[in-house]
Amino acid sequence: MKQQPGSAAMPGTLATQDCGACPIRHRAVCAKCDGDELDRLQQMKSYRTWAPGETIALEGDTLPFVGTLVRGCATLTKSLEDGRVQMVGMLMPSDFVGRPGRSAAPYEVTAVTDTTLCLFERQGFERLIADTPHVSTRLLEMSLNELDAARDWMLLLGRKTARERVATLLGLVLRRAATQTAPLRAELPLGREAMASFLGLTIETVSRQISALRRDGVIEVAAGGRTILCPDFATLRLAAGDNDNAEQIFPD
Amino acid sequence: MKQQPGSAAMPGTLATQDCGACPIRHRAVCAKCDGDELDRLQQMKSYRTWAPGETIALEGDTLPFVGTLVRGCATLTKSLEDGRVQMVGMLMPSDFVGRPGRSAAPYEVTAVTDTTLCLFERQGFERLIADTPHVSTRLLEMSLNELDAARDWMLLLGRKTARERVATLLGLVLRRAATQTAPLRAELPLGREAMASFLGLTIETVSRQISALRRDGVIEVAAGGRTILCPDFATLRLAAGDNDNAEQIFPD
DNA sequence: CGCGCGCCTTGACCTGGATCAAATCCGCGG
DNA sequence: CCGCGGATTTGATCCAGGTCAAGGCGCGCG
Repeated sequence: MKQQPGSAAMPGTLATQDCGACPIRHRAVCAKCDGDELDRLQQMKSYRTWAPGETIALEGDTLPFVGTLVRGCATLTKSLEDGRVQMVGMLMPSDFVGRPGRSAAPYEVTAVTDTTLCLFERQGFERLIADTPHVSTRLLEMSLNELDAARDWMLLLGRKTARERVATLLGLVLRRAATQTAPLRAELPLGREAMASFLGLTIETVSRQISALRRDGVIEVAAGGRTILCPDFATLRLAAGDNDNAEQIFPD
Repeated sequence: MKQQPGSAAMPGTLATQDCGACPIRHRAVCAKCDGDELDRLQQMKSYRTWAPGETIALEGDTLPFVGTLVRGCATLTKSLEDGRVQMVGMLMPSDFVGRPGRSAAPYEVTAVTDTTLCLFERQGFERLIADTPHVSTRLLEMSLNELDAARDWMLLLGRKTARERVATLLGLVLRRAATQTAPLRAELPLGREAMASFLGLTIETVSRQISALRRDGVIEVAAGGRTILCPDFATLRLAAGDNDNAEQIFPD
């Protein structure tokens, strides 16, 4: 868990970018904004970058900001006093961080890769959503997607076997990375520890199940264990035990 | 699982009531509405009642309405094809049912007790939230509360022991029913099966853990097993394994 | 008042995943 | 090219909670 300075870790690239050119412009909380609203957002925004492993917010912290994840990947985790940890969410580009109307974070937010947030000072943002329905409506939409995803995950945590859990997670990552071409392939952003934390399992069990899925020909694993590919997605889907309803774990 | 007619199960009492006199007026989605907005809601609303055990919506159903639970108690459940079931939420008075912007229910909704909903035709409601920020803001607030609750539950399902899970649930029910007086007392709305479904356990394990908590003097159980009381809430809290952060499972 | 039917509880046993403990692999700096 | 440290895999064993199987208990009904 190396803690590097971070703020300057990824200099320049995204500094005070024009919203119009933002790669997630049409998926983030600002998706429905018109020109004027976008201007207003652009006025108040600022960027900040965190290095892998760095803490973006501690459980119970008071956050002076909310924002959108622009680049990278971060995890949300909750823990029990004795050290047991459960990941309760994952942030990917366009996901929203923080909660208007409450300043204390109910979970810890940690950067997995180099991560850049587009930040808005809380008070200003709250005023903004009070009078621009385009933002609050989009935020409602995104929150409901996350709620659905959280509930899908509750089913996984409450009822799925270890094999099904691992297959479900791999399926999600693969679908995300999908390039439409048959042998699906993806580089895992999460290490075994983070996967175990997400799945309510231990590292050892995750590793064993990945090995089992490989033995059974459901997936292939490249050297290093971080890249997986899947010759037949339907087989993986079957191993995940899902009913045919589309999964919603990573909301759009 | 007796399926009674239901629609006429609770005649009169709540039929087309005046919103101003509604017992949950200040907690539901209409909490922030002013007089005009309330009139508009009152125009479009209608009541409907379900009997215990009746299905309000099936997983995947298209719901023509959204609404607020006015009276009773209902469960949200998701299931796997082979019959495994996980409860993913519970609806209590003032909770909102359904999702503006999407018509298919992602889970099954079932009445636990006699349950009355205050219904709004979907299209009309969507138009309403598009131009009354008071409703959409409140709905966002409620959704974020539910999201927090879902994430607390993920921690429970992923990492807590059977004893901790049962203690957590009992603590929630007791706190809800709290009359401030020391020996907390509550009648469980949920039977053992529903509890097991909520907690990601089996009926037998729930029963055994309740017995164990009683043996250990953490709780007392009245004849019939449906009423529990707790001489010392701090002890129960301890058995639940929570850190001191207030739990949010049943959002306000 | 006794009977039957849902629940709930309890007991005996089994197993999936946790725990404890090595190996092995890999990227990296020297 | 070598050695080191962190991540991953694999093996051996344990145990919490699931499964299967009887009982109890309370309640409504004939």
